[in-house]
Amino acid sequence: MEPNKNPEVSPFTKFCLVSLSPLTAQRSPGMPMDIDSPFSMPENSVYNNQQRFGIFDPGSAIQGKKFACKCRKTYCLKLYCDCFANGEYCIGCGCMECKNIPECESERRISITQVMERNPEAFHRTQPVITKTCNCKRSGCRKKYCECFSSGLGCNSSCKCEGCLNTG
DNA sequence: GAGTTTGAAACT
DNA sequence: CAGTTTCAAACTC
Repeated sequence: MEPNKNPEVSPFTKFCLVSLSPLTAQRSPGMPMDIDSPFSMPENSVYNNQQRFGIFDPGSAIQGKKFACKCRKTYCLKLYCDCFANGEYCIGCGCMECKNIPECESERRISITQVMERNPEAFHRTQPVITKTCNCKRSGCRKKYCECFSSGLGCNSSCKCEGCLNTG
């Protein structure tokens, strides 16, 4: 039994905390932020993402980034935020008071830890997602509200959807 | 563009 | 664990 200074955070969680930080993962821990980086505000600062990156333009703002959120209340630190849920920082998003940014890394890591305590699979980064499950009731699983449908997947036996039309 | 609907995530 | 609330995206008008 190895000595564990922080029994509430598993090695896997620690691994994810690092691997889910796209920029910090490429630095040594504690290494100061690049002065020329666009992320050079003091940690814990709160700001409107649009103020830094300009007006949100979903068509062109995101370069090399799959997601662009518009979160308003969650500081982009909940799984409601697509960027956060996919282990991405918010860059060029239309979100407000975003904390899913390197200078709020400490808060971000706390949130990641909380999410993973709730669901260790939340950040499924180590393996591709082949199946999803949904609980749709009204959409017939034929609209993007349905996670299966929106991922281009058919519903499966694990789904608890009602009136499913997304069978294959 | 504003308002509504939807279902996941979060909370109790 | 079940029911409820909150949330942001999808959708409709």
